[in-house]
Amino acid sequence: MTLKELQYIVTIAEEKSISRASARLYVSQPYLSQCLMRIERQHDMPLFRRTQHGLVLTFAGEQYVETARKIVKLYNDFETGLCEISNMRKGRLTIGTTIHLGSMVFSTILPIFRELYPNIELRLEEGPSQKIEEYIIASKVDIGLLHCPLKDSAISYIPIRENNFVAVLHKDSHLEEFFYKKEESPYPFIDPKHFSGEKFVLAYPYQRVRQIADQILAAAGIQPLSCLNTSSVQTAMCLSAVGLGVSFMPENYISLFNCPVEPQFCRMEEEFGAKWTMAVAYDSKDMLSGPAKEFIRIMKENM
Amino acid sequence: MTLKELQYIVTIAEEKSISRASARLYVSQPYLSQCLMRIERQHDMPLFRRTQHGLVLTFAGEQYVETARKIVKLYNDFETGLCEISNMRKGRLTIGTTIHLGSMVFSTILPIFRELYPNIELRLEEGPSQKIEEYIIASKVDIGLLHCPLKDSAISYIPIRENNFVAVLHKDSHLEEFFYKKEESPYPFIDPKHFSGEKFVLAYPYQRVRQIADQILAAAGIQPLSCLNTSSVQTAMCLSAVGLGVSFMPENYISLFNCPVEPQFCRMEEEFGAKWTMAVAYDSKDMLSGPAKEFIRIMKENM
DNA sequence: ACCTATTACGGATTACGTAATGATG
DNA sequence: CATCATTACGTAATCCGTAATAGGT
Repeated sequence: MTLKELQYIVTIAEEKSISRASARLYVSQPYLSQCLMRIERQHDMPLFRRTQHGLVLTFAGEQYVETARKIVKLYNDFETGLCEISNMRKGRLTIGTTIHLGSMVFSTILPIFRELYPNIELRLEEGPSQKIEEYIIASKVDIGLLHCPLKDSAISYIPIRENNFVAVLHKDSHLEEFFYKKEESPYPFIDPKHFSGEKFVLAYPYQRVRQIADQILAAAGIQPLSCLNTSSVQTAMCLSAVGLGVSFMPENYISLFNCPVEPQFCRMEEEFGAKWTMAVAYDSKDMLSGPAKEFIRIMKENM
Repeated sequence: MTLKELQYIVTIAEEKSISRASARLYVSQPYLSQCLMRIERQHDMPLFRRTQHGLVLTFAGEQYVETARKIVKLYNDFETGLCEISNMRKGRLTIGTTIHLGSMVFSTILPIFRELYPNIELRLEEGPSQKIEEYIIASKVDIGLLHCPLKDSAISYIPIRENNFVAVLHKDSHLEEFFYKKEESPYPFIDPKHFSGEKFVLAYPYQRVRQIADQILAAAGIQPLSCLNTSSVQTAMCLSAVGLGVSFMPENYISLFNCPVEPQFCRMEEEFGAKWTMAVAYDSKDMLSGPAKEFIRIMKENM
C-alpha cells in the first residue's frame, strides 16, 4: 500500500473516469489504468464496475475509498504537524534538573519561555546531578541544568552563571572573632583555615555541594575529622544553625529555606574556590533542538 | 509513504535497534538503516536519536509512530473486511424491482436470504421495468427483478417462473355467455376474440402489463378502439369491476388488491400468450457477485 | 472517426541484497 | 574483537512514460 495508490483510487472514484483522474493526478492514462488493475489484482477483488457512464465503486471499492480517505487525512495531519514542529509552534522540551536549581531557575525562565512558545510541551525530570548526566546520555532529557564540574566527557555544557558558596555557622559562633566585613557582601568574610578542628555537616560524596565543600577544605588545608552527613542542603543548614558543625552551601539558596534558628553565613575569599558554576548541559553528539536552543538563549539573557 | 515504511519505523521504535528490527522484518540490516535515513531525509527531520542504549524516538518520531500505528490498523481492518466480503460474511446486494414484484417476491425470499447471510446489507430500488433496466446498465443495482421481454440486449436474464394473465370484467358482464370452465383453474375461460368492440382499461405503452395486453389483443385480432389509461394495475382492475372496460392483469396479482366491487376474472387459452415470465436480470458483461448468485439460487428453489 | 480503457514495451528510478568501513564498548 | 550503524555498489523489480490496440457511441 502506497499513499499514491490510495490517492489514485480516491481520485478515480471521484472522477468516475480514468482519463479525467489521470489528468488531475498528472500521470498518463494508461499508467493509471494499469495501477488500478494491479491494485485490484493484489486484493483479488474489483474495486470498480466499468459502465457506460463511467466507473462506479463496488462494495469493496467503497470500503477501500473510505479507508483511503481516513489514511490520507491521518498522514496529511501528521505532515502539517511536522511543519509546526520545525516552526516551533509545536514540540516538546524535556529538561533535567537538580531539585533546587529547578525551583530557582524555572520560576523566572519558564514563564518567559511559555509566553514565547505556548505550544511547546515542557517536561521536567528531577534528580541528583549524576542522574541528570545519565538522562542526557540516554536522551531521556534534551538538556540538563546542573553544576560543574561534569563527570561525563560526552556531555557538552554552556556555563550560565557562577554562585558563591557560604559557610554556615552557629549564630553565636566562637569564630566570630575572625569575621571581617567587605563592601561587596552583606555577609562577613572568614578564612576557612579557622575551621580546622571544627565539626562539619556535609552532603554525601556523590553530591555536587559536597564536592565544592571538599574543594574549599582542601584549599584551606583541612581534613575534616568529624562530620555528619545529610543529603539535604536545607537540613545541613539547619543543623549548622544549632551548632552541630560547619556546612557549606550556595549563597543564592539561602532564600529558599527557613530554619527555626537563624544561622550565621560567612563568605570566603576567591582563592578557596568557594563557588560553583551553573551550566546547561547536553549530549555532545546530538544536535540541540530548536526549543532547547531557545531555552538556553533565554537562560543566558535572564540570569 | 508506504505501508512497509510505516512498519519499518514502528518496528525500529519497538526494538530500539536497527539490527533487531531488521531480523524481525526479514530485511538486511544495512537496508533498514538506509530506509530509516531516507525517511528522515524525506521529512527533513530525525525520527530517532542514536544513543548508546539504542535508538530512542524524537518528538517528531513519536508523532510518526503514533500516526503509523493508526494507519496500519486501518489498513489491516480493511483487509480483513475484504476477506469477509469474499466469504460473504459481509457485503451488499442491491436489487431493482417493479413495485408489485417486490411485494410478492421479497416477502418469501428475503427472510430466507437474511437467515443465511445476516450480515449482507440489502437495498431495494423500485421503479418501472424500464428504470430497472437502466439501473442494471448503470450498475446502480446488482440484479433486477422484472418481466420479459427485456428491451436492452446488454442485459442477461434468468427466467424464474411464468404467470398467467386474466381478463378483468364487470361482475355481471354480458359476455358471461361465452365463459367455459376448465379443471386447471378456478376462473372460467373466455376467448378474447369476444372482446372485439368492447372498451378497455389499459396501462401506458411503456408498461410491461400493457405490452402483454397488446399482445393478447393482437393475437385475438383486435385493435382497441376506446380505452382508458392508468398506470396502476389496481386502478385498472377496479375500473373494470364497475364496467368501465376490459383490462388484463397477472393472475397472481389478484390477491394483492381489494376492490369495492368484486370483478369477474377470466383465463384465456395458451395460444393468445396471456402470460408473462418473471426473470432476474443482470448486466451481461458484469460478473455476478456472490450474494447475487445466492439470491438467484434461493429464488429458483423457492418460487 | 472519436473518446476512453487496456495492452506492449522501453528507460529511469527504486528496492534490497552483499561486502566493506566506521564507531563504540 | 565483537557488535551495531553506515557507506559502497550491483542486480532485480517497479515506476511511469509513449505507442499501439480494442471497445463502444
